[in-house]
Amino acid sequence: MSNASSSRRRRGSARTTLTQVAEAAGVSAITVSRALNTPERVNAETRRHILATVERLGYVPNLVAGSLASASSRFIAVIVPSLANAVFIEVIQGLQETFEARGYQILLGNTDYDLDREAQLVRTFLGWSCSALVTAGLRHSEACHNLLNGWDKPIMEMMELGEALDLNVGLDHAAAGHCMARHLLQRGHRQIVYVGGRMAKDYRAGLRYAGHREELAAAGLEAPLIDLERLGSLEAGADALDQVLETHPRADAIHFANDDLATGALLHAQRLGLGVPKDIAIAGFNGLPLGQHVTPRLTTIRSPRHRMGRLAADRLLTRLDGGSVSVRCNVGFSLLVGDST
Amino acid sequence: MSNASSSRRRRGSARTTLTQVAEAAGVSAITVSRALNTPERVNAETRRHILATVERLGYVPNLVAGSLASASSRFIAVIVPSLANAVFIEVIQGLQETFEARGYQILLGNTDYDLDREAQLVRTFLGWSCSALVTAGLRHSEACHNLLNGWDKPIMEMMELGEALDLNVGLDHAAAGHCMARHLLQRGHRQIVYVGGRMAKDYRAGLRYAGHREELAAAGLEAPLIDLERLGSLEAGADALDQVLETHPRADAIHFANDDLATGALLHAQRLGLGVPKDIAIAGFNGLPLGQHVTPRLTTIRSPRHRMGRLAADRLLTRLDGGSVSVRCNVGFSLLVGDST
DNA sequence: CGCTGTTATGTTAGCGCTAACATCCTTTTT
DNA sequence: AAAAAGGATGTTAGCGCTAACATAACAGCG
Repeated sequence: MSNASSSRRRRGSARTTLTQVAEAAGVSAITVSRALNTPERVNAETRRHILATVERLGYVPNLVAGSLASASSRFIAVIVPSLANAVFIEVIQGLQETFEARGYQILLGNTDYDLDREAQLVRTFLGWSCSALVTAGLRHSEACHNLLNGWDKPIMEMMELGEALDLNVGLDHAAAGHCMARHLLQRGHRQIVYVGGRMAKDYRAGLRYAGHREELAAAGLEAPLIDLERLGSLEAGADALDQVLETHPRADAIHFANDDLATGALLHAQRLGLGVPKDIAIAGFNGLPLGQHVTPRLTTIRSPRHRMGRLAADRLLTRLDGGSVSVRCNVGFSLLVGDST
Repeated sequence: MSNASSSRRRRGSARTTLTQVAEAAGVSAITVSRALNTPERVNAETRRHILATVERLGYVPNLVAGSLASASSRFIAVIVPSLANAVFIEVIQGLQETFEARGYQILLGNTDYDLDREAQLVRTFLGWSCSALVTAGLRHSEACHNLLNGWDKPIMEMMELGEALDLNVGLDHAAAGHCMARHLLQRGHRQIVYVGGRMAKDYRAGLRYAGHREELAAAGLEAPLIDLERLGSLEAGADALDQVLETHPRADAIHFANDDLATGALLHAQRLGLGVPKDIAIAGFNGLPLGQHVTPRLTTIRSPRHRMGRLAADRLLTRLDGGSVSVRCNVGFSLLVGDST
């Protein structure tokens, strides 16, 4: 039950070891090891006998020892900037499903959008002899680069596309920004404000804004920007709407960096009695279910988050199995036209 | 002859080891180990010199080897039933913040509400010599019980209260069910339908239903139950509303097992032009931000999820530091009266 | 002056497992 | 029939680190 037992054994735990199983089964340690890890290399009868002994003694393999001896753990390091964002959760789920089915364990790290923390996490994860590393984004600190460059295992950079260290699965954020801006222009909006949150850190929102701005520039329009101090949340979105109404009273559309902000603004507009899109159009990014359940339905861009996770995991597994995969994979996105624009 | 590195490297990686750092610094391996792990036990000057050498050689400690030698990793196993539910994400965040600040790494497992998968995960995590284990819920498979009973490290069971293996932080779900039912009765509702999702698996929803039913029984009322095949989602909530309207046309209130379902129903009622709470009252459970941003605001019960995570982590850390903590901790809940009832 | 206590460092012996090589059969090939 | 190939199991030697004990040097003390 609790950690009460304070025996004075010199080292080691009371747990059954592989050697004890071997003795009990009347075989050598390596045979037990093989029966558990590469069963096809052991005679069927011997195997059955060993597994029965394992069961009888309640043996739980010491994975730490195994990893040390084989110089590789079945860990996959996964580093994301935030857990508060449903987007990363879905990517993680995609990764997890695929990896767990193949016996890999995910080691999750959260950088809170801080590149130094990322380097720190990478350091720790390398120390665990992970089989591969997955991280969100292509931007890293110099320390992080140094650590990763000297590493000999697969690295997957996700979410965006570009010059990667190794493998890369993601989508083109600038193109997504272009796409939504074009849509808003087509709908006749001309005073379009872009609203993001902590964009110095969430630089992918910045990439989308760059696309948005180019599109507006091509139409001879300004692209005012509001950069909130908070990341996405319904509350921040509601506040942002107030701010836009005050600072850009002639705005006819708001292009939000994510669906949380957009939906928060949309629900707040409802409370204020503002017509959406009649008085002001609202657009988001991500394609979260929430946006599709409010009235009017949110116009947004859907990214295949879950699929991105699965794809990334599949490619890493292929690589780990010795296969070769193409370096870059564009998962694309789709414009989801709702009634809010 | 030092044929050590001349022949093909038999084992091991190209990475710098602690012994190499020790040689380069002109001290013994254990001194380097101490300089890194218990710096106060090493002379300040020696320490500085060693750390400089570590830096110069780009040494990254092999945590696997350290864990094997010390028979304990700085891993905390965390097992939750789902990542799709914001509730668990927030609990995890609370745990993570607290543990990471103290140098522990979370090892996350997802059971998908399957007790056999839980046992499987526990097995794996024990194999990693975790320092402690956190799991959601008090119900486990027999295999899981056996594994945990023979374990000598702290165990924390979260979310609900009751007979625990070791430590327990949570809230009283039956009381929460009572509380909301009482509120609905006070508001004059009499035909109250309870709607949950996969309640055989999400048995805490069942505990709340039991409280709900008792409260209604005390008022001489029936407590019809609808158990959906899906867990919480906005879409499932919308469908559930349709189902209630069809099968219980005289219902005047719906008590949902979670906010996702409740909000989905609420938004759907809006689309259908139904008045909430005039035509039908809607109540949820969790107190997610979403419910507080829709109109009418959702009546729900708020659980201190983030705090639950922090509290659990704090208690485990106290335990790990050799301190003693009380076994049970009730974090409570609060009724959040909105405009939907 | 020896005694004890303290601080700083070193020596030894594993932790529990698996890679690599070795051995001993049985089967297949030539 | 001898040689080669393959299958099953064993022996040896670590993986890289740290617990436990050992040593040394020095301060404080009666």
